[in-house]
Amino acid sequence: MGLVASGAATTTGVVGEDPPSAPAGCNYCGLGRLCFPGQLAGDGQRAHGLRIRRIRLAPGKALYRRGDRVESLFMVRSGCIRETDESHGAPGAIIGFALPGEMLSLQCLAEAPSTTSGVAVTASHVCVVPWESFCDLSRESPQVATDLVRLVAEAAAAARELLAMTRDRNALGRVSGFLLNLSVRLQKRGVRGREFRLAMNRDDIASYLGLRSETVSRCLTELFRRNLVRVRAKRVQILNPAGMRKVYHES
Amino acid sequence: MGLVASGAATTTGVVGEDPPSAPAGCNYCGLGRLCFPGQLAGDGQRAHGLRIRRIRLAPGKALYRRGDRVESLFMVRSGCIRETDESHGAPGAIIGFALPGEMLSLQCLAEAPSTTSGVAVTASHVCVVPWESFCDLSRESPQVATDLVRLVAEAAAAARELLAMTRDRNALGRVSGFLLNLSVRLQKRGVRGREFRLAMNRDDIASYLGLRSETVSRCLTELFRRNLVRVRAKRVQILNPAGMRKVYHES
DNA sequence: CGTTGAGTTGATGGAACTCAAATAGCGTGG
DNA sequence: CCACGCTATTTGAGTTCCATCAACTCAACG
Repeated sequence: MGLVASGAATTTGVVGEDPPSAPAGCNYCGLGRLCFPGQLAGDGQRAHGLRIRRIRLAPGKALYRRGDRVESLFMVRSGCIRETDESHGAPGAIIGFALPGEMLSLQCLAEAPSTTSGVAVTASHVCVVPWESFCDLSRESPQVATDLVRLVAEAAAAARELLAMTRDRNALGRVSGFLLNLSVRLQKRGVRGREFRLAMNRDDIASYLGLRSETVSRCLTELFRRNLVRVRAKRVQILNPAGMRKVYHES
Repeated sequence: MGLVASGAATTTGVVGEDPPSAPAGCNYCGLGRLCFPGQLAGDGQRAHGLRIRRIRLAPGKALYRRGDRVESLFMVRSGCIRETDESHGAPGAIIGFALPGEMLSLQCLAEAPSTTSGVAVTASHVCVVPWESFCDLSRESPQVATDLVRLVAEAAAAARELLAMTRDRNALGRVSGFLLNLSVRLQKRGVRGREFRLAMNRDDIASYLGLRSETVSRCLTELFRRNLVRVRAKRVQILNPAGMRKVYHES
């Protein structure tokens, strides 16, 4: 159970480390103006910015684990991290997938030792921002504190959205919602949202949606039968977004 | 759609208003040290405290509604407020029940017009704390900002807990978990947790858990058959908490 | 004493799970 | 490039759990 970030200690699973140099991929990062190095590099404000470290993760390797005292915010630069609930010991269900430009571990602010694990679904690059860094920054500008509250509140809203997806909808609606959600998030970061590649396998999707992989599979073929999507292995093509939304809302 | 708090305007449903005087019931309030009038009354720090207003709600009346620009934090002093998701127009499913000492509307920080409504299940007393008040306070003490982030993070954790309850467990497990959860929350605020009165009806419980009222009813009788609880209408008596936890975890 | 509404119980069907088998991808080595 | 083996995914058949609809109980109230 390694201590994460804050010092030189690295978690198991870290493959390599990049120097905090090229800001490529920062354009759509969710931190926005909070991350001075990304947004204001060259403006001379760097000294006041967040202290950021970058790490690379091989697929299946953990970014952080249940029990770790997570003292950093993680930002996905590339790849995909899946967050699993392990509050009841054994590796439980998947709580979320963090895509490029998105954040993890915001909820760890509430719980001293983390009750979740973050594992790379595919090879991933991640920015590590120590919480301490935020605190320093917020002392200088109260705006930062407000932004942080908003970020956490958005994380809570995401949890509520997943709740609505799984508690109130049937299998077909959940799968539709999942694909639509992925589509929107990819578009938000500047990636084409109509045709993309699933980072995760059917079991991951099933766990996330509270279904079985067989059911996910059946739903995908049903959506194909209705000419709403085309799926081949991990390649997804959304043919009729409006139809998908209809399926989602009417479930 | 009335603007909530912050001014003299009151939401529909407000029955009466108490002067902010007696701090009875503040002892177990979730705001803790954030609420100076409650915690430090008489210490001379009152001037630096939060500006608080109290309101009374008749059962079925709204504290705030979908579309309102909620600009305050609500603290339940007595009674029970149910929060319903209405992001898709019509009155949707129940997201949570706020019991005495607990908070609502934390998630409204993320969304300008609220996507949820807060309605009194039973006659209730509520403290209203303008967000502005928090901002003022956090300018003076950076500790307040950190506390606020923690509060929001805890709200997110609660959403995740409900998710785990409904997505990953069967009907019997959900009902067990619900009763155990109520029990723990009541105890936390100093109320006996083994024997209590349900504020909400079967339909509310069902909506919250993603079930039907008939199923909730069947589960309650099943738990009674196993000698784990005794239920008569709204009176609940938990006979065997360990057994209940077993049912919950094994579902 | 009849009415009303909440809650319980019973009977039935459908959606999703389970287990099992077939098929499709995909990397590896010949 | 193709055959091979491995895994992921799809498809099929039977079962389970919960929703649905309907009847019934019970307590409160006029």
